[in-house]
Amino acid sequence: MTSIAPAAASPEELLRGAGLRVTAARVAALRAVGENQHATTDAVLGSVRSELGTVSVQAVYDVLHALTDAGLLRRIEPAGHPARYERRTGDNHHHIVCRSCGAIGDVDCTVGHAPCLTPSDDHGFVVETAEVTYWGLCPDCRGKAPGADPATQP
Amino acid sequence: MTSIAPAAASPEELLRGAGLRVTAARVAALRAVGENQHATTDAVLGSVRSELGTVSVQAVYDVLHALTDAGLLRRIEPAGHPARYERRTGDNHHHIVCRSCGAIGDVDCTVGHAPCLTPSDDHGFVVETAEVTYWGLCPDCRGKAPGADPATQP
DNA sequence: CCCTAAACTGGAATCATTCCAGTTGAGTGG
DNA sequence: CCACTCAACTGGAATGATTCCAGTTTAGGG
Repeated sequence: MTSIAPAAASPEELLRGAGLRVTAARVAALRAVGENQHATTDAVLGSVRSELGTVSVQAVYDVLHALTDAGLLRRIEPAGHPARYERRTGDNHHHIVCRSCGAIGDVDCTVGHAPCLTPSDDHGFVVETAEVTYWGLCPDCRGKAPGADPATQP
Repeated sequence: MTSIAPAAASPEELLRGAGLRVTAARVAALRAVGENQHATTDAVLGSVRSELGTVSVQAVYDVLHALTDAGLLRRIEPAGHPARYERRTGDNHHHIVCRSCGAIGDVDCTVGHAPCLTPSDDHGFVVETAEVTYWGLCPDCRGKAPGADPATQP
């Protein structure tokens, strides 16, 4: 019925739909994250520059903030790693992060919906969101990781 | 029966028990975190300095790392806020963080033990731990926070 | 009491991110 | 179709948390 945001809307449509100005930097950044989910700011910067030529660092930070605020991107900030961005927004999914290289995978909560998302004691806080982060080693880092059990390897 | 780590062991005992050298900086840092749970590095630095006089920034970072590695402290790193440390280790409890001031409260998982701590899809990762972070506003920040619903207030 | 590795000092460096002041350009209204 | 205005972008400096480094001190075993 409604068609506010078609499944595969173009970057331009997404931006207009969110009430944002359409600029080359924003279109490029949106596409960059679409092609490389969980991209770092640096990766987006590289991608945007390879498409547009000279783009300032600040512009990319501004763009990513604007897109995040508008709900077109979601920012992920794993402890000890630079921020990353993804296009999957709205649904409450979680992330699995590699301790070694910072690689990220999406994880849907097993238990249907928000199992432990209501704290037992909220200390008077107004709880807005809950996020679950799984920490481990990605397939690439498993073999070469220091401290890994040698017996585990072939 | 066993008494490897008595409930209220002194800082010195804790350090020896963990196989660490007993130094003034470590004792002071351990006490500082004990008296001020969820203390920031900066808070620990201030506390240690007020007790010992001149102590280098590096020393406090070293001490906190050593104590964390030894399992005497647990480090908490909320996105966008400096790291904090607590004495409660071993048990898998979670945290509620104030978006505004970074204040932290402890939260035991409601659902007994580790409900959503097994990801539905691990992407080939070896999962080591899962952490849950609740985001919200602490009682202090609730009133003065920007963007708060005015109708909610008395 | 002496010796050595571990811990500490203090200053410089790094990394992600933000601040700032001036310039450019998207989109609106004439 | 053009002019105008505010949001967006530029580039360089600044910030804040943390780490690196080379030299000095000290805990604690021998």
